[in-house]
Amino acid sequence: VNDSPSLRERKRTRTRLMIQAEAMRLFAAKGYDATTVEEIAEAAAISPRTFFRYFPTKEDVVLWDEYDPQIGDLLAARPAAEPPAETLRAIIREALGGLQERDRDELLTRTRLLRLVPELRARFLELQAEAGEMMVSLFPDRAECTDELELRVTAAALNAVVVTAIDQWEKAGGKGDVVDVFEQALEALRRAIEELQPTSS
Amino acid sequence: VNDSPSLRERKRTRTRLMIQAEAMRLFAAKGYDATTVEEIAEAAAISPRTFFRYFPTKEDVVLWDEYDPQIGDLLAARPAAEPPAETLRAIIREALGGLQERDRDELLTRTRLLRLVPELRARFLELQAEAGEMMVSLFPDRAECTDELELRVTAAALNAVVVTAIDQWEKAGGKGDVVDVFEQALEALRRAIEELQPTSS
Amino acid sequence: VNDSPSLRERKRTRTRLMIQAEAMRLFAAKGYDATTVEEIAEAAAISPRTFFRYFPTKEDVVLWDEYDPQIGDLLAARPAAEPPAETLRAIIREALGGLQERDRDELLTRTRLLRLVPELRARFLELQAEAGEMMVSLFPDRAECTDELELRVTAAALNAVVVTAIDQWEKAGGKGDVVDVFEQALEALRRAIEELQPTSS
Amino acid sequence: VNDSPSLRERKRTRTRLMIQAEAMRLFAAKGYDATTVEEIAEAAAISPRTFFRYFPTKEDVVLWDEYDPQIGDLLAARPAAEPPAETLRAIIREALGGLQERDRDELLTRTRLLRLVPELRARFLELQAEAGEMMVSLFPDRAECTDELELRVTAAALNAVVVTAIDQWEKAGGKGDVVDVFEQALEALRRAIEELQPTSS
DNA sequence: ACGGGCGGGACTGCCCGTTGGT
DNA sequence: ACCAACGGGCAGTCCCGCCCGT
Repeated sequence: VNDSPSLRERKRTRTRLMIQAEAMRLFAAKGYDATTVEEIAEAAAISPRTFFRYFPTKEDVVLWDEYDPQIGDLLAARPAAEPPAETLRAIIREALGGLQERDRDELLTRTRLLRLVPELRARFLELQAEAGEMMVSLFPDRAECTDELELRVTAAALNAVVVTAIDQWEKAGGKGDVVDVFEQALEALRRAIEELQPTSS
Repeated sequence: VNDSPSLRERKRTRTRLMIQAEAMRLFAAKGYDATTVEEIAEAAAISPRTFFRYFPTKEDVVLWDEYDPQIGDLLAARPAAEPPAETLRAIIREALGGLQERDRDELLTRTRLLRLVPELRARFLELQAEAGEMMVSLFPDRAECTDELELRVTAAALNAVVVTAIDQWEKAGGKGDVVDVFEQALEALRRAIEELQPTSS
Repeated sequence: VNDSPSLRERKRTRTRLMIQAEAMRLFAAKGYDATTVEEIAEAAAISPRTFFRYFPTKEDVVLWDEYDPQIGDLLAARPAAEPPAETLRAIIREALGGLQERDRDELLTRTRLLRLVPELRARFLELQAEAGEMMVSLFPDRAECTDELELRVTAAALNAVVVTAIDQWEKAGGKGDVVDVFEQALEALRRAIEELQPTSS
Repeated sequence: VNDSPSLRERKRTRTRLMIQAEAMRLFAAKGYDATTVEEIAEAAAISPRTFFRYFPTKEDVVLWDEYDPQIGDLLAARPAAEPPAETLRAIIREALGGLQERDRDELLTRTRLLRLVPELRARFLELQAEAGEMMVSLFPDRAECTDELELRVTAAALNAVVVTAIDQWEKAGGKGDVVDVFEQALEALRRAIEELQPTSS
């Protein structure tokens, strides 16, 4: 809504990025668990206390993304008449594409950590689910709100598709376009679901 | 191989159940975060050190389920010719139904914690994903292995469906049959997915 | 460089001394092993966590000495032309004398612990050796650096002499002057060494 | 005294050697601190509890030497008329030479650990000192017991010489004969000591 | 805002005493 | 009689919260 990020805000973001960069460097060098917050703070030339002012937890250094807050805007930009599944797909495509274009290597490194460090994976899955919840909560404002269950399950499933796609993409070395992998995964899911016998119960 | 759980093993399981019961009682009374491991240990009349011998982390007290290891057996019991999605659906139905029958209230309490305490939710989502991975890794032994991506995305999506179903069921007060909610959610997802325009790319 | 120990530093030192005093009291009363860090912390009215901020290990409570850092100054105060062995002897005499004058009883108590508790004795010997290393590393800046081996072996041997002297002094009840015992021990060593047949090999 | 090491004893020694070998392999691979007793036990196919039946502490795996108990015999083999310093020198030469001949690489590896891991170094220095004490306590049985102080300080100083010699030898890559380095160090010490001005006090 | 001090809770590793199974 | 498995205790580390002074 307010797109002039007050000077203060910009400076905060720069510091955050700096801390994040130092942290990722250390994680890559020594591993996530073996790197203490104190070391990150020292590398970033701040006090440990200040670290926690910028990131609520150590995990968030890996999870935080400068462009995350923009998904709200993406949602607002979609036509209201569109069926929710389509809207979600479009948003995911844009968000994913943006991530990939901005810094492919960075994305790969982060994804690697998210796949291999259990605590990070756990928080990541939860963050994704939360993002889904948030989008669901924004939908009712739109015209034809289908029933809540359908909305939720769709968001959850599409989330699962993105995560699967990113994982596969990263495991294959990050070659090709993530968005393509996402679409393939979605298509594969459609096939699998259609095969299901109609519910008897 | 040895299905007579060797006296020792049985005793361990009993202790584990006892600790879990005491812990859940305290969590219900004072909340998860406000309950320390030391208190749980005291309530269970063991030393804090011993607590960690039975549960690697405090979170696992909530997550652990006596019947979890049985899903492998469920998978083995399905016909090999069945399409994976159908197999997964069947296994989920059985596991979910079992949970619900054994102790409905216990399930409700746990689900409540899993929904409301972020760290538990995170770990829960990861556990589910892991279980999915495990099942995926068991499939290739079966006859017609469709491509890996389809398998993975199906498992992930069905996982998302269960989680959504359980959440909705719990939010509605746990009335009715979870398995039914699951089937409704699955049906809703099928509808939403079918609506999607065929991938253009 | 900055010899005004910045208010902050002074307060830290006072706290450290207070903790040390409480700890020594408890050690004297119940023995070293039978005293837990938790008890020390309670006696000092701090949290166990804070204890470890002031002393990296429980052992260090006994080992740490307020005046340790000064040995560097003592070394700097010696004439550069002096042979190393003489310099070391002089420094040891001053340090030892200082210890003894400041608080004879305290020194006796600590020495007793250092002799009787194996883990403390081990760490003590290592600390002494480290101090020797440190002084060796400062010598090369001086004029005629004799070969490294001679420097090291001299430092190590003089260290051994101090330790022996302190032990004997303490075992004899701490009567008399430690520095005298040190000189006697040194003299005794000189006699013993001179008796050795010249190396044939 | 009893030189037929009962069958049982021999078996114990073999097990000990096996455990030690596995441990050293792991230490070399992952570092001393990063290797847990549990891992060692697993590698040696024993229970953690059994590990402690063979070695009182984790440190002792590195410190223990199959031939350590023999120094008593070495002492007994020396002529009683010999001055103590000479006796000690001879014993050290033999013990050191034996170590070096039996397995040079093993000695190097262990020495490296003893130099670099502080807790090991500490315990090592203490063990050496203890060995010295033991020898001192055996001397009085001999003819002309010079005064105790001289005996102790000599043992302590010669200990310091061995440790210094081994360190230097290892730092130089273990080339040449340790015993030679020991003799050089001893000679260097003699020179340094003789230079000292006669005690004035 | 930042830094620093302090507290507290989760968790691990070493080590020991005991007990039950073989 | 041995030995594994179990339970317990203590030291020590890390994350992260709060409060204070600047």
